[in-house]
Amino acid sequence: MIDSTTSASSATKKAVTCANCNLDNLCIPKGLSRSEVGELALLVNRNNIRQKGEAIYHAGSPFRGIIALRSGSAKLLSFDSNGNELVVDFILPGELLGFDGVSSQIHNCTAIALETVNYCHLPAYKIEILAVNTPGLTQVLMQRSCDQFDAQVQKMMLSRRSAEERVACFILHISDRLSMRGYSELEFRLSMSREEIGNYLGIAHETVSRIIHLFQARKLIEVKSKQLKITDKKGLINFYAN
Amino acid sequence: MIDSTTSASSATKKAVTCANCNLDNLCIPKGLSRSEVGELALLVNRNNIRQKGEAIYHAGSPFRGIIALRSGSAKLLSFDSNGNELVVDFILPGELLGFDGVSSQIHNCTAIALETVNYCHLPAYKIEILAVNTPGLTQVLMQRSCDQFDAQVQKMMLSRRSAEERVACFILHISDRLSMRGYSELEFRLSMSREEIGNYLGIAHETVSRIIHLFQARKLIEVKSKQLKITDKKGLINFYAN
DNA sequence: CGGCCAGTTGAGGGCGTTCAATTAGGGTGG
DNA sequence: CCACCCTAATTGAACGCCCTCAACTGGCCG
Repeated sequence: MIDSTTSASSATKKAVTCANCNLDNLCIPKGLSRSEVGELALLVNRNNIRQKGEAIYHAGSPFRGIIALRSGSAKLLSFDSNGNELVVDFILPGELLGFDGVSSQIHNCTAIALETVNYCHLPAYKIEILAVNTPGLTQVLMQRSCDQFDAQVQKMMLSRRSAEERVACFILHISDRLSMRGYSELEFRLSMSREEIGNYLGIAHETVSRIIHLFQARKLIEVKSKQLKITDKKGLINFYAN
Repeated sequence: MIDSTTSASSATKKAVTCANCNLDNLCIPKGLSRSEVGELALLVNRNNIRQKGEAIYHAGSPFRGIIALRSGSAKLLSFDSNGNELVVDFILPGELLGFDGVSSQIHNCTAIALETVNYCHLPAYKIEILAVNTPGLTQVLMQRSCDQFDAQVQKMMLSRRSAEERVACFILHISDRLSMRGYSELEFRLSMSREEIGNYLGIAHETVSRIIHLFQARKLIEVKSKQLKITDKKGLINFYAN
């Protein structure tokens, strides 16, 4: 019904579709009825792959639709008038991207894979088709786009805090987002470089290094290259919440 | 057809409705067909008034719908865990607000009038009704909410720049937004305090004062209390674009 | 006229940047 | 499998921007 297999059962193993995707509580389908999800599944392009460093879309290219990361992570970049990169956001598995192209129908950000990614793609023209038959979708998309707004407010909060507080908050934020989709909340891999973290947080990459070192000295975390382990979550929280 | 007057003409003077509102190129109706605007007009609550300092909505209150400022300006506030105010945005006449409540259906920001404001209100439950009959509305709202995303990216850019660049950019940005809706782009009133500007830009209010003074000394602007006149726009632009 | 708050102006100190040097890590070819 | 290279990450030292604290001025309103 939906995939290369002939079975129409939603329990089919090999055919990954919206109905049996393990991201269904995080992705667009959350909040949709079963029949609406079915309709959505018909229109989604699945199994798009990009290798590390490759672009998912470029700033200046036409908006083609909303994208859901199934695995791997990515960074969202903008560029200032001098061509300097600004890391706008990191996108983790199960999260959506593409909203930077909705308003003007031209992307003003570039999305780059930080590691091999597999993503689903809901084409723009199909969104309109869907909107007619599935009123729920409109609201879900609206919610997701406004999620971004909430996230940006949080980000503004950070810009008012010290470098140490920013890094603590960054680590905890990544932890929360990963645990929400079933990964370990205390031990994970930071797929982005110190440079990219610093760019994102608005501090120099040397400062990121120094602070990570400091956190280790205080027994809050353990770091080995990109692998990170939170050993004192409360300590980290107290660090920026006081 | 739409208001208390009997005339159906869009040239009617006293009855302000979406069809003859001077904001129609900026507000929600932009991009909608004539009949869609008519339908919208039926559902909008007009002529809501708030005095300076009064709240349009509070953080924590349920989302009631999207609001369009017809006149006056407002500030959008968030609060950190210590209760400190963070100025998230300023809203000028013709601009929309309320998106901070869409995602969770609870506002996470507070909107306060900076001077007497008159606004229109599109109730949330009517948005759903409209979405069925006027597919264009969905897209327009989606666009507007994603506009906010674009704006936040611009804001992040600013946080990477010096205090002087931030103030220059702030002045030019307000100028642009005002000129877009027919006000003078070179001479206008800053309805917000130095404190609020500083809070918004992430710098101390003393720094705002100093920089405004500096810009005057360099003949870029003329300031008298809250009244501001741009005397060398190119100079201001060069100031942050180089 | 007095009080109050917004705005201005000055001085000093701190946090994070910048510049520079060194070490570690990851990928490639011999 | 190791030598090599190149980039990422770390660490150190000094400067500078902006914050903080403090005093003063100006405008508005009772």
